[in-house]
Amino acid sequence: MEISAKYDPSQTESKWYKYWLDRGFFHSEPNDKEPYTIVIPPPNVTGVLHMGHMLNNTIQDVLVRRARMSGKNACWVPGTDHASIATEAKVVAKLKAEGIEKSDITREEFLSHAWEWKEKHGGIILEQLKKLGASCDWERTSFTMDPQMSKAVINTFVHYYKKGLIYRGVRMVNWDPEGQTAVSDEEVIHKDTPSKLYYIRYYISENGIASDKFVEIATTRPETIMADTAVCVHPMDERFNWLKGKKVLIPLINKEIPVIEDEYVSMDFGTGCLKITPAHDINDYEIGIRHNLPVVDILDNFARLNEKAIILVGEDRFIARKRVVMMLAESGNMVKEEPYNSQIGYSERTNAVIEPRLSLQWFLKMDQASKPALAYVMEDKIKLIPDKYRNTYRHWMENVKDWCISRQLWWGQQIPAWYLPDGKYVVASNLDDAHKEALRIDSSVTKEQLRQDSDVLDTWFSSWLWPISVFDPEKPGFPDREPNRELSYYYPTNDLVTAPEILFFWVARMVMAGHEFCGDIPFKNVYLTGTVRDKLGRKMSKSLGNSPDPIKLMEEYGADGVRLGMLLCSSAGNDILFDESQVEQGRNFSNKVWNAYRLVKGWSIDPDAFQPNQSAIAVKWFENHLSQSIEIINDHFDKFRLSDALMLLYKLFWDDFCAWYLEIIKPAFGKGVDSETHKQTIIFFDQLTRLLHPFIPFITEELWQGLSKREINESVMTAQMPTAQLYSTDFISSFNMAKSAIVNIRSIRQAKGISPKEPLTLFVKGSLHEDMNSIVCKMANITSVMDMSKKGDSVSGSSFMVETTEFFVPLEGMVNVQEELTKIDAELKHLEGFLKSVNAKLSNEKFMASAPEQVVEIELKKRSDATIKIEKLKKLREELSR
RNA sequence: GGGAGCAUAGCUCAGUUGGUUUAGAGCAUCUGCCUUACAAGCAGAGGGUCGGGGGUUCGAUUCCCUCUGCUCCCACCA
Repeated sequence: MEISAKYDPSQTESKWYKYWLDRGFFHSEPNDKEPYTIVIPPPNVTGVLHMGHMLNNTIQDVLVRRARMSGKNACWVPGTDHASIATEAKVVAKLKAEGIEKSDITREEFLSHAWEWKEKHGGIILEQLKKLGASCDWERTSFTMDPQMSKAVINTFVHYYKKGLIYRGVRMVNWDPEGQTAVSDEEVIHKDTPSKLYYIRYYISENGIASDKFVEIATTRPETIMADTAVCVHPMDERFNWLKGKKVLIPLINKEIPVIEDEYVSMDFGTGCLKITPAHDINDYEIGIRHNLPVVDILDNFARLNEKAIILVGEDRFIARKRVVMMLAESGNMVKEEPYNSQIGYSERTNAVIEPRLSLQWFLKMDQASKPALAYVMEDKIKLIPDKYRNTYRHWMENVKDWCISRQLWWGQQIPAWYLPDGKYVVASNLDDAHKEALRIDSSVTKEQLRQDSDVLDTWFSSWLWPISVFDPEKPGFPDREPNRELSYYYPTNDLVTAPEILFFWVARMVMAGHEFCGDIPFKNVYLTGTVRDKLGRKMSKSLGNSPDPIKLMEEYGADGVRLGMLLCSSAGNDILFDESQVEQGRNFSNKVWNAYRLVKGWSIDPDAFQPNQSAIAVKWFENHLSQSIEIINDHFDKFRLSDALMLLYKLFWDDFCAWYLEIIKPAFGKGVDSETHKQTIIFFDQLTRLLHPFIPFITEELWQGLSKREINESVMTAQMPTAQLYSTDFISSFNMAKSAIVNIRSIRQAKGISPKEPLTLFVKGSLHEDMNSIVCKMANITSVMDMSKKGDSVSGSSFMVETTEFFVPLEGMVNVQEELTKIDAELKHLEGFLKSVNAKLSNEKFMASAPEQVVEIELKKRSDATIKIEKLKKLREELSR
């Protein structure tokens, strides 16, 4: 059958994915084998595949496929995250487009819309992962809002509440006026934002009437002056001695507020006088507590001014700012404004400017939980790769603050707290239990009177249970309960592959939950990928439009090509600057593999042919070289150096197997290949496809199936990964000398314009093993290799040295003596410089005294080699110039 | 403002406890080839005073200090 000269991934990829899927190769059940487990970082249920997912999931797939082929019971658990705020925002937007306001429908109605949306869009990203070749155990697909997963979340909440670690309190939280919810500190992104510093004049009050004296304060938020409850100076600031104990009037509303003293104020910033707005600034809030100041909250949920502002009621905060500035100017209270850059917090999800706001929220105490979680990493029980993240991790864990776990949303697990009519509350995992608890407080309360807290839990409060709850949803919340069979088999998982951005959001919290409920780490290694950027180093984003569509890329270059292209240039923790030329390189490699297959399959076997000497040598070399390479690859994998392992395989296949091995054993045109060589070649090819399979699963399956006759239901993905055998480094270096000689001869041909088709002879003096002669003859088109002594006096030719072995290629009438001399002189100069530096070391007494023996030996060898080479070159030079 | 990291060939990166022939790879570049597996290819070649300066050492790309330039994280001095 004719095989196409170009590999066409579209002919193979979906076929083999279906083959694997149909035979249940991705599925894992606990058995006697050693488990190898990865849980996927669950992507947002409504998300679509982006380049970051491609990188992240390719890495996971490589690890899982390799583990599976190494005899482990590999299990990769997929799933999605309900992503409360992101999904809710999308559903709200979708309803709005249909003319439905969230405020006009009930919670139940909203949730049914949300589930509908989830059913429609929820599977997309997982389907896209299949195109990439992800060998997830799809039968285990989980969703963080599956009923049993939600139950685990509720039990967890009840557990921590009973333990006294969950509390409810009024705190300054990050309010997202667009998302209409509180968000955690980690979900706030501070960006340097140009704004203005306004200097405003507050007149001193004399019995409520403005005097002619005043004080200036500086603020970036003039719209909040109506919420001021004091003006503050530093107690040591003598400039304001006259002011202390006085009262001032808030401009525009003429409200009298006291002047207080607090060391928080910096004397050298602004005017040294600070307005205190406890409701709208975290520091002011704390000062307010110290000085017993009232809190005046002038903003509503939408960050519009409310009636407490007295003026501009109903205006948005930013419009109010402009208007207040104008009004202050008119009233003569505005002294000046200067440009000022400040760090403004933005919501990660909605990009709205975060409003610090006092509200009643649920919190989880973190100080105790963080300690063991920190210890696991510091004691290397959990390895972070690369380990530079240990510092970052420690810093965060040592400064962790209580976790605000309530969100004012509907999409998520509703907080299991029920309020009694008098405002007291009970926490229980369901209404019945809550009622029992409530009866203890009020024996007359009915079930119907209980009202559940309307907030839901932060999404991370469910995903931090992920490595536990995907196996045993009954376990979270019950540290003492025996783990089920699945959990005790698969947990702790092996590797977690994720982005450094969520090291704290997610990774650290999984460690805490793992410790709390299982008394053990959730995973052994955390591989942190870099961020995928464009080639200018910019983050990929929708607004820049610099993100390629992964699906289109896979259609154009093949999933294998994309996987390879991404992985070639991505070491752990390093950002990858993505360029389409990389996937092109990936595709080219697929094509190379394809064509090697075409060549080998095109050969006919000649049963009568003897194995030529060069083929026997090539087989022996490749056997040795392959074992050595496998050893290095294993080492790379042990250290999570995936791109190094891949690069080595890339060269092993392209250069060593194709350019050297196959070229050596290639039979003459029209001739068949002997059966011994053919047999060995198929074995090598088979081993190479297995080694390559974790990286490029589709094409390796396609070729592996065709290499030999396979049993029904056989697959390269369930075949054994080749292991290293004993090998001889001496033999490998002896072969390498032949390779160097060949390259030198080809180089001479190129320099002299001699066609590869024109045969040459070669003279050798030194240690080229005679077994290698046949290799040199075939690869450099040499008719015979002779001892230098047979050369005679002729100097018409070109010489070169490999290590200390001399080679000479006679080139009658083609040699320019001057050119040869120049070449030799250049090499002599280099060698003499080298020798000089070596001699300098060896004649240095301190070096001889303190350098290790080995190092001295190496230097001595360097000296003797260089000396021999110089002697030989000088002799050659003499002969030539005669 | 505090902390961490990075700086090696045109580009992307290796360089494993300081010594392995006076720095390696892939891509890109240049030269010659349509050689009957592959032009998405073959063969060959060029290219770096390891960011600047100082120090420790017999010896520094590797360790220390400093400067410069980037990156990231944490931090709400209005």
